[in-house]
Order: sequence, then C-alpha cells, then structure tokens
Amino acid sequence: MSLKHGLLGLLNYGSMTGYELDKAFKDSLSFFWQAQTSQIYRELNTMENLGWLTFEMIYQDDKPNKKLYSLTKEGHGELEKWLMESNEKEGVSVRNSFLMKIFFSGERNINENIQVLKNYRSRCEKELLSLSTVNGIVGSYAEKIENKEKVIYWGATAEFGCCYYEMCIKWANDMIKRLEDAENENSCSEWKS
Amino acid sequence: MSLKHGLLGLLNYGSMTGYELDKAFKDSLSFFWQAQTSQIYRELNTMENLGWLTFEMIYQDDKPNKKLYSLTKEGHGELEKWLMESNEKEGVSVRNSFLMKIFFSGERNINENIQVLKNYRSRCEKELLSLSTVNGIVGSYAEKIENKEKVIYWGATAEFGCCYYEMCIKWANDMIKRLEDAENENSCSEWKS
DNA sequence: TGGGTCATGTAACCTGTTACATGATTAG
DNA sequence: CTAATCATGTAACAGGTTACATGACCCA
Repeated sequence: MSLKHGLLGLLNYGSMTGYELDKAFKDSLSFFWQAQTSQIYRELNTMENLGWLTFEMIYQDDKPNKKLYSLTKEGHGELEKWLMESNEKEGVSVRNSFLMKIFFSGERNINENIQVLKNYRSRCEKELLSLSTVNGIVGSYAEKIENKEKVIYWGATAEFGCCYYEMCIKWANDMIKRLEDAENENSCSEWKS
Repeated sequence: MSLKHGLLGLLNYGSMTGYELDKAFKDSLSFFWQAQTSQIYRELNTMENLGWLTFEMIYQDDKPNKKLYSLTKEGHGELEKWLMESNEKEGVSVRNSFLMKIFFSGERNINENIQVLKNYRSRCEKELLSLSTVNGIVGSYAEKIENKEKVIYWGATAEFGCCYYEMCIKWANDMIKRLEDAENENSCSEWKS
C-alpha cells in the first residue's frame, strides 16, 4: 500500500489539494513509485473514507473549485505505524521486465541483443541525467520546510537512484563487450573454416 | 504483461504442466519477476483462451491428473513479438517501497533509521548469497538444453542481481556511516553545551 | 502421525493502467 | 490560434495478493 502512504507522507508536510499532491508526488516520489493522476484521486477518496484524511472545499470563481486535504490523527498514526513496520521482502525484491527479456534472448541473434543493450544503456544514461535535476527540486522544497534534517533522507534516495543507474550502465557495458567478443569469435571461426 | 511472456518463454524450452511451470518460474525467473501459484494457473487459462497454448490432459491413477501445456504457433509468435518490441520505460523505472520509507524517515529518530538500514543491509546480503545458488540451478537446466548459448543470457541476469545487491549494500553502508557521524556530532554538541 | 510432495484450482479483493470527459483561463 | 495550466474525476479492464479447498501418497 505504498501509494496511500506516500500521500500521507506528503500531507504530513502540509495540507494540499489533489492537484498539488499529484505534482508533488511526481516531483519527489516518482523515481521509486509511479502513480497515475486518476489513481491519486481515487486513493484520496478511499483514504477519506478510511478516516485518514479530511478535506475543506475551496470555492473559486475564476478557477475550478478544489479540495484541500489534511491529515487526521488517524492518518498521522497510520503513517507512523507504516514507518515502524518492516517485512522481510521490502525493498529487496526486484521486478524488471527488461531482465526477463534478456533471460530469453537466446532466441534472438547476438547483433540484435547488442542493439537492445545499447538502447537500454542510453535510456539509463538519460535517467541518470534527469536525476541530477531532482536535487534542484529537492532544494526548492527544502526551503519551505522547517526541519532541514529531512534533506539528508531525500538526498539518500536520489543517491540510490544515481548508484542504481551507474550500476546498470556498467553492467550493460560489460554485457555489450562480452557479446561483441562472442560475435567476433564466431565470425573468425566461420572465416577460418 | 510479463508473467504471460515469462510462461511463454519457459514453454518454448519444452512442454510442461502448470505445476512444473510454477517451479521452473520460481527457480529461474523469480529474481526479477514474482508470481503466486494461483496466478500462474489463472494466466495459463487465459493464455489457452487466447490461443497461445494448448494442453493435453494426462490421466494418472496414483497421482492427480495433470495438464501438459505446449506453445501454439500463435504463442510462439507472441513470444517473438514481445522479444522484438521495446518501450521507453522498460527496465529503467524503479518501484521500491523501502526507498519511500527512507524518503519520509525524517519522522523517525536517527538511531531507529540506523537500525532500519542495518536490517536492510543484512537482507540484501542474504539475497546476494541465495543468488549464488542460482548458478547451480541454471547449470542443471543447461544440461537439458541443446543451445548452450542461452547460458550467457541466464548468467547475465544473475550477474545483474549480484551487482544490484552489492550496490545496495554499499549504499546502505555509506548511509549508516553518515547517520552515525551525524548522531555523534549531535551528542558531542549536546555534551558540550 | 505429521509434514512434505504432487496437482489442481476458486473467490474475493486490492492495486495499477488506459482512455475519456469537462471547461475556463492564460501565455506565446 | 494553439497549447498549457488549473482541477476534477468516471469506467472498464488488467494484473497481483491472500486465503482457502481437496486428497492421496510417501518418508521419517
């Protein structure tokens, strides 16, 4: 249930509308959790029904009306509870459909696989670049907040991201080299025979 | 739709029953994709309705009856199609609820966070160990298969796993050190004042 | 006699994805 | 004039999780 708890965490920084939450989520949490706008609105409804949130309707003339959500005591308790609990698999299991394709890549020829890996590498490089801009966003949020210690933890998650993509790029490079070598050996032996 | 395609990939190695597929899945693909037994049976049904699979009922006296599934031409085509296509986000997006907790860890005190990270580190070390046993399993499957090239790709995914957990452990170590330093500074200044 | 293997599932529920809808205002 | 921003959603579907059910055989 991480989307719900992500929203609780953001609302703990201050009351926000669904629209603002959606943006805050995408600015800060989307590196390690993705959510559609429609899903965020749905979850806010559910969470209000659970008693974790209340909202104040704000009527506007020039713009659409909006709902300003705030944490209830129950919502805050739920956030604390979630932060304290931990389960064996949390954060260690990987779900990666690209690796599944690699697993079955014996079906494709080596040159195709080299292309696939090069494409993967360049997409990782792009993500790595876009993560460096996250630091700027984190900074702009940090100004709005009293407790400056939070920035340590925000930075830690961004750093995880950088380490991750660097590792992916290194792995892809090693694989590309290995496949290129295998390809050369093949063509050599073909040429010899 | 990676579960379906994982099952297609396994059946491409040879016909199997649901029970055998479940075990093969857990032995080989579960590092990067997890699936419940019940989900596998459900997906096999769906895939049969899609015309990707056929099954032969095998009646047994001493043991429960079973269904031996095989790829159809359509199923094989679907596997090929999936292997060839690629989308921008595939393999680069991360979904990690542990990182979300870290993000909000400003709510907890430093000592609690150090414990959480140490626990995470030891769980990663356990995964890293269990991945080394995967190599053995891969070897035992490799014997049953004609095309020995496949082992390169199987090995590549296992290696990704090792690199990943090593990176996680290194990241956790760095974080633990940083928090311990912060904690010491805090108690020093408290002691001085 | 109790637990593991063999072999299949159903049902209910929760979570995530995709596509669509509305309609005003403002900036380039 | 067109695209983006503001602000909310609904509906349908796909995919994943949890709990439960059956029943025989085999090994310690």
